[in-house]
Amino acid sequence: MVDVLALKKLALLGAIHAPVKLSTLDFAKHIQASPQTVSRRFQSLERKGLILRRHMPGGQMVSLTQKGVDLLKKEFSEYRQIFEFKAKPCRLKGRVITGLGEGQYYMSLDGYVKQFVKILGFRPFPGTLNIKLDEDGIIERRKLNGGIALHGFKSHQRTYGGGHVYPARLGRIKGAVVIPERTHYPADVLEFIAPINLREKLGLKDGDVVEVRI
Amino acid sequence: MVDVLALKKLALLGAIHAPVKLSTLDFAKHIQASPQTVSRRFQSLERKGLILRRHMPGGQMVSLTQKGVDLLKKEFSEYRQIFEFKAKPCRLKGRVITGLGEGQYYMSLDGYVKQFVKILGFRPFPGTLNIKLDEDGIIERRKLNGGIALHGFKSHQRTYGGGHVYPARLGRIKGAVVIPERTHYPADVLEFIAPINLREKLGLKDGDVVEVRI
DNA sequence: ATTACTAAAAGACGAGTAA
DNA sequence: TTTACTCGTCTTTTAGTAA
Repeated sequence: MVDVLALKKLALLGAIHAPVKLSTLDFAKHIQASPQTVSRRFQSLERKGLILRRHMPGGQMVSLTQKGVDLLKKEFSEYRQIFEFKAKPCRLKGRVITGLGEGQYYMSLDGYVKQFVKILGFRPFPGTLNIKLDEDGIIERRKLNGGIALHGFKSHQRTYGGGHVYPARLGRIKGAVVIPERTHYPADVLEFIAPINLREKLGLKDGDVVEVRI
Repeated sequence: MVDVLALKKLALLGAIHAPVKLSTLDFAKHIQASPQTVSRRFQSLERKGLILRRHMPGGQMVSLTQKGVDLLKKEFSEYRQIFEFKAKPCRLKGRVITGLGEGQYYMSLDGYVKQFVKILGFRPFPGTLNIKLDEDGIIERRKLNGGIALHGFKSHQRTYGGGHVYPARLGRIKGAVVIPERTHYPADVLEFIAPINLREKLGLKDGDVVEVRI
């Protein structure tokens, strides 16, 4: 939990570019802790594959692994999202359609559900609301960026693809748009997820016009 | 310690722009903790003046204070330092001179020393090595940026100014350049600090040519 | 529903110490 | 000098519960 703060400090000391020579006491002063804590923290970071260490007389050479760099990049991108995100409330309009029922299947997979809970803070209803976008919506959809990564995974000899999640609202319902990264996915359909059954709760049926705000 | 991570999450949820309605359970899912922990963390953030809260039926409105935003900005700038820092090893040459002895005085003030320890990871020797820069050095000095902020403070009815610190090396000695932000400070003198007495350790005397690498 | 208290469990910390 | 172990203490967490 607090490892990321130590990792950031290591990066600031240059361990992101090249191995840096540090003793536990050196680094202890930087993070204002005891050498014992540093020893433990180095072990923890190493166990998690975030740093590499090589012991030397008088200290150790410490460098970040790719995984460590990636973790910091993720943090960095979150801060960019906070400070560089221009308030451009994107609105996508379209009509409710019936999908192939895939959504229901995917939304029941634990590999996805866990990520949704982490990203969105709610457990999505097992099913997606499919929205056929109007012309403007198709254009807007393509412009979407800054979404939160949804990672693919393997299970039972099958591979499940990743994508991006955009917290959004449909009316006053908080939910999210899911954009799979499958290359040949139709660009005119939007999949919206929410903690509840939207069709039931909002009394939606095919052909109804809805607006999603991202 | 871990409050900053919760604060970041709150900012991502929009609390940096406007109050966001959250229950402890909602936020617990976001940070993967229990509602009890959220309750405590909200209290902690509030006590530290990082957030404002207003209780509502079904949750509470949470927003960041200016202090909270500032803390995140500081984090953000550290990440920028990691990822956007161009490797441009700056070299400044000059001759050792004797200062007015101010350095020794300032370097003995606890208000500065604590910051140096935190920033640099060592307790500086109480005294600065003053270096009169050559022409190129003066130009290079002006270009310096991305230093780590050294905050001013008040003590005994006096105000002590802030500045910037640039980790640097003199030969193989790790130390730092300190640039006070006093407006009329001579632009041709560099103050170098280190954990040791440089004059003694390196046998330096006035007029000796040295090179500082930032 | 909430929030937040208490109490018990879990985890992190630094002092002491061995290698 | 190092690193990293054990161990006692302090801190943080969650479960249970009251308001």
